[in-house]
Amino acid sequence: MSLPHAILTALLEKPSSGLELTRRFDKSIGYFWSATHQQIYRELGRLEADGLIRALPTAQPARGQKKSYEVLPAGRAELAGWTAAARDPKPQRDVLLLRLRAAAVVGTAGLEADLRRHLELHRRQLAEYQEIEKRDFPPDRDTPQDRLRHLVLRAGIDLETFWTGWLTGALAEFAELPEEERAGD
Amino acid sequence: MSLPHAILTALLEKPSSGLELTRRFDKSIGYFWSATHQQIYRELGRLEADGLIRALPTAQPARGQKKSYEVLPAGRAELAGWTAAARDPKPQRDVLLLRLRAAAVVGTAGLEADLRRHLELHRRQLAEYQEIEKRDFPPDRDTPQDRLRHLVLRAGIDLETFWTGWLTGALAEFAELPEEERAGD
DNA sequence: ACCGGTTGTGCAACTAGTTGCACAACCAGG
DNA sequence: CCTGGTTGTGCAACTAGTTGCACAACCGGT
Repeated sequence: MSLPHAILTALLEKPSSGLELTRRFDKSIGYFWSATHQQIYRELGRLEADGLIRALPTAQPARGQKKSYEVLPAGRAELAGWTAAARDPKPQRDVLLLRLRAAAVVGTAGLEADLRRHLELHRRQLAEYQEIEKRDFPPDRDTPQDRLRHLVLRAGIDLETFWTGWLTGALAEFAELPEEERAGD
Repeated sequence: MSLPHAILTALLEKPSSGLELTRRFDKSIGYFWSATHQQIYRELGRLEADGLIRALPTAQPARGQKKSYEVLPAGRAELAGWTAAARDPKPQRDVLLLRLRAAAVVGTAGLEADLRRHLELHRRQLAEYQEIEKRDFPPDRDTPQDRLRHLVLRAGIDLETFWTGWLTGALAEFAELPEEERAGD
């Protein structure tokens, strides 16, 4: 039940249409909660039906026309409640680690190349985050909102840093494995 | 499509019954791929129907009786193929970061306590991993399988280390926020 | 005026994981 | 012996996210 709250957060930051939300999910919000435009439209419909948001009256709601939404007080209350509610961390689930464990049994053939690819992807993502940090969080601007958002970005940066480091180490380990192991047994 | 492959890996390491698998998922495997017993039984049924595993002939298959499975050659081949196949990292999705972002808009009331709780949980998990590392990976034992499994455990340890560090920093940041901000707006 | 790409919105079907419950066998204690 | 907890297996319904497709409007060039 997180997507509706991600949308509420985004709409509170700035009222938007479905497509605008989609774009924003592809950027900042999607960095820790991705969603496709189909999900977003469906959820907008539900949120409107539930009375948590409403279409801005200025736009005419014809098909193929932009329709912007804003959050109603009930929506803000719902979001505040959701944010404050205690919630257990979701159980860990990482395919790459699972594949590595499988590789310990069936051999590492083919896996190494994909590890390299992942390393490259994480490097790129890390660079992008660092770019954003430099642009959006200069040392002087320092409102509470900024500090909280910066904290979120730092998590992204640190996680990508972790993955690039770990993948580098994993590849080094692979390089030292005996040949027959790498081919699979 | 990862659960069946997690099960294949586990069964290759050691043929097991549904309940034994469940226990192993609660321990080592569950550290990066958790599953309930219901999921596991369902998946065992499918894997057997697909001819990737079979019930060990020694056990009689009565209800309430242990029924152990072993991996067939087709299963091993499937797993090897799956392990080697390139696969994009799944899009990031973290509720806690989303809540923090929401808190930047609706206020941090209530969130801080849960952050503390998460910190405690991650500390515990980290300690548990470090215990496992000390027990299962002494410096001398050093087969290729060990090294790969150790790599997986290192990822777990480093991730928990990251979270404890990040949460500590986040809580420090919270402590510095002005009072009216923390109450919510 | 017509055509093809882009913008914007949306439905429907599918997949994977979660939750709730059921039920047989076995084992210990009254 | 029978009762109540534990072990072991499993079905069914639900939830959330993904994939594939459709279709209207608008905009540029020909």
